[in-house]
Amino acid sequence: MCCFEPSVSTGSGANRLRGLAQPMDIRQGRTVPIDPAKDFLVFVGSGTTKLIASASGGREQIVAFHFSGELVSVPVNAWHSYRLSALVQTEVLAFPAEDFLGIAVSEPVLQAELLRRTMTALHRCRDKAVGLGRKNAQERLASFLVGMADRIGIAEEGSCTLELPMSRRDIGDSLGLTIETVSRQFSELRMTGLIETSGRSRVLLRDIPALAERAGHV
Amino acid sequence: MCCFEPSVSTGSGANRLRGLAQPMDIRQGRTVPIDPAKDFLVFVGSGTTKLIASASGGREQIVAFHFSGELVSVPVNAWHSYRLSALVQTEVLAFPAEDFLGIAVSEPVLQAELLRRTMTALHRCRDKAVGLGRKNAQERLASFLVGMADRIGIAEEGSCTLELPMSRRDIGDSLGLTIETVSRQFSELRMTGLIETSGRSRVLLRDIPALAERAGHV
DNA sequence: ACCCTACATTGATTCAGATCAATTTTAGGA
DNA sequence: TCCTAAAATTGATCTGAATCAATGTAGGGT
Repeated sequence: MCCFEPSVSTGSGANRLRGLAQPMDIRQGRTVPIDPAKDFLVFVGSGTTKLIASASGGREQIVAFHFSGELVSVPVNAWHSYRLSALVQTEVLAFPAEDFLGIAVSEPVLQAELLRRTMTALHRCRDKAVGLGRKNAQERLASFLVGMADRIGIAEEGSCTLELPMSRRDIGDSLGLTIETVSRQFSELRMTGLIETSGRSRVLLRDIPALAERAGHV
Repeated sequence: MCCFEPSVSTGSGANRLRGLAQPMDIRQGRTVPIDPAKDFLVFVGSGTTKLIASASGGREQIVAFHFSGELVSVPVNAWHSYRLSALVQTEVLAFPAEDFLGIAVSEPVLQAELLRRTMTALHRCRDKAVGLGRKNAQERLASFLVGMADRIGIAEEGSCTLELPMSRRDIGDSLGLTIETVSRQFSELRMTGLIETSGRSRVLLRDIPALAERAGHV
């Protein structure tokens, strides 16, 4: 597994961390099994996950996607119930948050990295909140595509190729839309010439600045 | 001013922090003037602020409210443009984020506190995203009231009094709704007997568990 | 105590996206 | 290669909140 320690920690803290979590293999579509009595910090060694919040009435909102090498905070004491689910075969390390933070206090570099990542997550979440609160379907999808391009896109001259690991339903659950609306907006962007698609998952972004414009980014 | 140091820092770091920021008095309705070239961490010494994100077309989304003693991260390199505005006369300390974090690395306790607060902000932001993405107007307002009760409510036997420092427009901008819809939902909750209001800002929550239920919390 | 202006409420109508309802396409397995 | 179930697309209709339009009210200033 792609290892957590090299990127964020050195020295004895690394050994102490290793004792806190067993590496786990999560199959596609399965939920990371964590003790529902405490918060967790989950490191995604390889693969892709989605963090899902459930509200009453079976409604689900995907709060974030995570790619290999990223760290997710999975809270338990919140208004909604959260779970982490694998979009593809995924390897994770799940640390009880309390224990992890306890070790981090005595490892300033590890703690600084954790803080940096948490701030990035916060800033992403805020940008997402703006989309959910104030943008229409087209802007939300454009914003999603630009964001994904930034994280997992393969840049080419003037354009960018995406291999999306998530379904239309996942995209809808992430953008607060239905699959039908997501599909219609894909068609719309395709007709405008801003994107091309092939199969279920490949998307070619032909003009990222124009998409960002369409996304309402300032 | 209520001081930052006692709560989160001791020793020499406190002195170094003091050198980074001048205390500022922000009048009601004014924006905290910060250098738009870098991220900031703003400590709210007294008063109340809102963090506003602007998307294109003059649309605004309030991403969070902050009360006295709280710390806000104001990012500059994001998809939307953020600013921090005072709801009432407010005293703040604005630290350039880079400098603050630089000092924090050598002050594990300060850094740990900063991390704890950032995680709280992230968890709040996620719960907000669920509301914006998947809840109807009534659930959003109920959720807002329960959340405010938690932060600034004055508990009584079985009920709770709120003195809201924000206008209906602010509430709408926070919940992704218009003032008219917010007003209608206040009336609705009033008629159901779940709340009572007096004047523009006082709200009495008569049954918080019922409101939480109405809010779709699980 | 009285204005006067912002703010809030209430009602009528419109519209973007949800919902309902068929197809059509995709990609993995026989 | 064909077959099939799941996923995606497209179309018709419905609905909750936005928008447009008055009207009512609170509370600071004189």
